[in-house]
Amino acid sequence: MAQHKDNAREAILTAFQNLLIESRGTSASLDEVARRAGVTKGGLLYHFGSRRALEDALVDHLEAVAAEDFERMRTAPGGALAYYLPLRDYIDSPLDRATVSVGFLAHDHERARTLLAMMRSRYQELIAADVGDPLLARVALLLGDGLYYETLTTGAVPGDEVDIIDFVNRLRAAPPDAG
Amino acid sequence: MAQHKDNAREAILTAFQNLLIESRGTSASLDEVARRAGVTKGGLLYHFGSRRALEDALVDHLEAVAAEDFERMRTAPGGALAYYLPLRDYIDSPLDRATVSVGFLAHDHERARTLLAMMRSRYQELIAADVGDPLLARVALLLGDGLYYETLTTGAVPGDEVDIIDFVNRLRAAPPDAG
DNA sequence: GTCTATATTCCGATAGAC
DNA sequence: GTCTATCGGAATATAGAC
Repeated sequence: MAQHKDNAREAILTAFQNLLIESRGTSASLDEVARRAGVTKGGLLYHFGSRRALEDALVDHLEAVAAEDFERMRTAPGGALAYYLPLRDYIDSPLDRATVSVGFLAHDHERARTLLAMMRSRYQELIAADVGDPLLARVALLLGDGLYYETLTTGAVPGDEVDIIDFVNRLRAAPPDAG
Repeated sequence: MAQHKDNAREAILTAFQNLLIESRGTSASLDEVARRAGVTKGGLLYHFGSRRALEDALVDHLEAVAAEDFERMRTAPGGALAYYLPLRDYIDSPLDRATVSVGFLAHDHERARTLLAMMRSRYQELIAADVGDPLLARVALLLGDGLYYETLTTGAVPGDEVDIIDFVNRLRAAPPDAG
């Protein structure tokens, strides 16, 4: 019975997130967000005193969701790499939606930028601790970045993600000569 | 003496590109672009009848610059992969600036999106034709994307780019088993 | 060709009724 | 708590002077 409160807040925040994703950062005006959440702009601005406050709340949300994900990744049975790379499980997850939507705020929201950067370095740390070989960890992270970048720019989930994961796993078993 | 004409057009287009990059897609209003180019909004709208026309011209510019780059890459003495990977030569090049600026238009400009997608697949084809193994070509493309995504988000050129290139070259010499 | 002035639309925010 | 009404600012675009 703890979350019966602030239903309007959550509806507004969800509508904001969805609109940011669907419109690729445009058309997420307070009017549109309010309409989507089933309130008016006045009602929205009662819960979030300004657009900035609404954006801050979404960044807070991402921060919390990411912290949970770090903990799951750190304690994943198959290891951090096997947890990190499967993009298919990630795409459209609550963490993904929070990350992408905050990404659209980043250009004029410094805390959003620093949070996204912090998340990247945290993932790299966790993968490096799992894989051992720092270069392979770096390659795995960059491949994940590449897949993610591709998804961001094309708007479509790549179809060969499994092949990439398999490729990294083979490298892990038999790394190329260092000479 | 062929390009003494349309100096104002070029100044406007350059100002538009620079403003898009500097402001990460925001603050590139017609007023600002005109001010930066040393004309007024009226003057700008004489050369480009609408904002859309201005955006179209920038997309056209990228299309031309990219076509030149494809040809250079296709005929590069060291091969397509060696031409593609050195990020240091690419960062801040005319092609880079055109690509990044058009990227900021992409969210509400379909031709910009399709052009960027076409460029990606064209690079992948050229690398694949050079490398032979399609999966390795894909990995090389994704690593390049990853490095680029990193510079976009952190604002700094990665320090281990040479290690990544070396890693890919070793993979090329001795690919991991396909089993 | 380039300018000024203005019309129009949209967004964020405030004031105040209920 | 949620609504309506409205202000102020910014952006695209048009009209017309020079």
